[in-house]
Amino acid sequence: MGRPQGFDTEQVVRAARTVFWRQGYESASVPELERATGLARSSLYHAFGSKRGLFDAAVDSYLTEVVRPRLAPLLVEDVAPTALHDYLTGLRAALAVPRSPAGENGCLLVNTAGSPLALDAAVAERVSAYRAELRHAFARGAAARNPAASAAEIDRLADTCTALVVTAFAMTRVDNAAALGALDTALALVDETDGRDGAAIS
Amino acid sequence: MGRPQGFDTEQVVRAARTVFWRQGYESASVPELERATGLARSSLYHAFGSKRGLFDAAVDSYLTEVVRPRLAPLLVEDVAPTALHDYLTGLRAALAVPRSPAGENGCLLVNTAGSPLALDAAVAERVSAYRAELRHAFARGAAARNPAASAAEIDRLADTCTALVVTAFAMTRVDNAAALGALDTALALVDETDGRDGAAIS
DNA sequence: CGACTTCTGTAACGATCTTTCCACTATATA
DNA sequence: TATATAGTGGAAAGATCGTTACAGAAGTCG
Repeated sequence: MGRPQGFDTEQVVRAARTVFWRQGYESASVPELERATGLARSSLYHAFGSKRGLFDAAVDSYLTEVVRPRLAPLLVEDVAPTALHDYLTGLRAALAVPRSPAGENGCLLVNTAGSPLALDAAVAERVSAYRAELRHAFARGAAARNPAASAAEIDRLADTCTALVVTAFAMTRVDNAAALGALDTALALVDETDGRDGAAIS
Repeated sequence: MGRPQGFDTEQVVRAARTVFWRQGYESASVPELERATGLARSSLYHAFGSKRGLFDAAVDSYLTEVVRPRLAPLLVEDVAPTALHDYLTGLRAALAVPRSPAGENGCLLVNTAGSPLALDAAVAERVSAYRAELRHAFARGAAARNPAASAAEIDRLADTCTALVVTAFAMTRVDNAAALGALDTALALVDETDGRDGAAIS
């Protein structure tokens, strides 16, 4: 019954995601979203209801296609001791690529946190949950890295790692070198031999 | 000669600053700036040339009235050993106030870093310089706190402190508790007895 | 007091924004 | 093949944006 959809939803959302990533929600205009997706307004509104609906879909896509694949090794049952180190190295490499979305624009959700859209409770909740997801993953990686460390020490390392990563995301647009520096500091913290409780692995 | 200005420029800029702080540059409308400042468009454009000119003035005001007074104790010739601790405590208290500008909106410049306006080179430079200013001040505070520490250790503490503060600013709008937690972690790092090189003071 | 300079308010301009409406087309089922 | 369903495209509505032009009010100096 009826004509089937003529476009790939995931691909359209991916294209919109890129626009929101670079421009932010408020400054991403519908004509620009039309151009990026190749769809007319009518189709976009028919499929997603509103610009906001498309943005929500873009955030979903961002989490499942960008954030979580990178976080996955930190969330498996037996986390590798080097998993956190590897995460940071991979992220650093991604941010270092000159014209990549991440290097140029940081993180869609971190950027959203500082935007007026963050005054929306639903959006705030999503960003907050994202940060918690990051922190949880880092804590698991830190625990795998230093099995002998106390819970308080794991928490502290997870907090600082989260902060260094968030700062890298927040700053890469205005100072890519500073962002890379933050990740280098995170790597140094993760790799350092703990003077009291643990021992260096790699 | 001629009629003197009928309003206090600093006060007008301060009012505009609050609007930009909460709404961001792009979402702060001229009618809203009129309402907040009590001036008509004509006067605003006459005095500041453009919305962007008013924003630049607001950033100046933000740096001199909000940022630098708080940073000042870290930049005097003989920095007190507790200066960094005091800075973090004061900032924490400011972010904890429920309806304060800082607690509600974080930092004008951090928010700007993730906005489309950050693609403007001049704006990016200002935000980058702001981050460097923070980091420099924190390094001085860290050195005063742990005089025996190596330069590398000072650098690392300054980096992590900067990241924790930036993250607190970036996240307070969506998760005030997480922001306060980041500052608590920074306080713990600053106050901890260094296992190798230094000794606790406070 | 008069002339000059500057500030202020109203109005409007042109552009752009998100959203909606309606006719058209294309596909799948009966 | 006929009919129903749903995707698509063009146009326009309604609102708001930043900016500018112009006329009048207000204060200072000669």
